[in-house]
Amino acid sequence: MAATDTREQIVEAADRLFYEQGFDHTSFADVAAAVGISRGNFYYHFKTKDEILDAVVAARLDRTRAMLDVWEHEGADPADRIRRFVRILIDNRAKIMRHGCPVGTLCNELAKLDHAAKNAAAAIFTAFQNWLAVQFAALGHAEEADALALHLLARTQGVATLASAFCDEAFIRREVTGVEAWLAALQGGRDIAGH
Amino acid sequence: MAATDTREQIVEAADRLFYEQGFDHTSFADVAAAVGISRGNFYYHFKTKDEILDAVVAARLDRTRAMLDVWEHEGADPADRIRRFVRILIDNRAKIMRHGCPVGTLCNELAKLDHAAKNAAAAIFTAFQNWLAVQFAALGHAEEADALALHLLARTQGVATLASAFCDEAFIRREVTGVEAWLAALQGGRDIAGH
DNA sequence: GTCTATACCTCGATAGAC
DNA sequence: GTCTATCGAGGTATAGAC
Repeated sequence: MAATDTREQIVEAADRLFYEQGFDHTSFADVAAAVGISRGNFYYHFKTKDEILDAVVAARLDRTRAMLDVWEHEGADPADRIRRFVRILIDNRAKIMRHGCPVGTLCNELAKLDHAAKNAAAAIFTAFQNWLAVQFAALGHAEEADALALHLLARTQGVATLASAFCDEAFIRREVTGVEAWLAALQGGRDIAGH
Repeated sequence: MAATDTREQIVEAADRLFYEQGFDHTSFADVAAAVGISRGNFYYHFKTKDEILDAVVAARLDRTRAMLDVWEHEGADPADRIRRFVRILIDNRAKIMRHGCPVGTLCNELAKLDHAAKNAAAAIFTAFQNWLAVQFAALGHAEEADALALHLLARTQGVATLASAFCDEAFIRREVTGVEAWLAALQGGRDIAGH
């Protein structure tokens, strides 16, 4: 098998397992078993576990940027684009209820481990924030665009955390409806108390 | 030393270390070193690591209930009591920026570990939710009290997650101000789009 | 490029002296 | 009630055959 193929399979399996089980709790044996290679073969592709983490984080960032690009082109208008972001919560509800948000939970774990890759993981949040800020600016909220983007990110993160703790799908739908109403009010230019 | 004293010290140290480093990543050696006892002595007080986790979760639940009781008596009115809850974010901002919310991050980790104590940890959220629901009901929102309580919990969780990812104190203060404005609008009975 | 074998460490947990 | 000594399992990482 070509080296790049195996490497990609390792990153793909590690990505999934880090999400489902956490980074620290996932061993080389777990990833090797998922890919179907031996542990020894691992070290031909990655010298340390941290290198795999770096590759996983980079892959997630790439995927995020690609997704945002699609939304940028397919979204009818800024409000529609923001709604696409919010609806990740519903589209991915099953996984979110089981494992939380891939970005949020990874940042949480890396913070506890005091891990060097923490900022790289947080950069995925930044990609979302910058993209959302562009949309909010286009909606006519240029000067508070960054704050609005971060606010929306926080709301979706909170939903993911509690949805995971309680496995409550109705809660997810209720909160998404609430965010959409908030967005509509923001778009309409009405006064939004505390965002 | 009396057995209860040592046991309490173990729970206290484990509580702190589980928060700072995570449950899975914290070893018996870490806790033993923090308490100043040998690893072997551990097993006189706790037979397994899961037993320590159970004790830590129970201690956190007790502490939460005691805190809510104090707020219940010291708070001038329901709105003031809710504000006390929200202000945990500011009072504990330093720790939150380093390690996130103790409840949210523990629930996240236990979900990934598929751990039996996950529901016990989520019960701490439920204690907050029930207490907040009482306050919202007293504000005249009886029929949506549970949803409002969960919504507020989610917002604070989201703030904790992003504050930890970015170590952004200004963001915490901004969001707390936003929640307080939302609360004031709710209290005034105005229409609140999507909560 | 992939394998087996293995070194070395830390983990949770146990046994038994004091 | 606390200690030291130790076990077996599983972790990361390495060496070397194929």
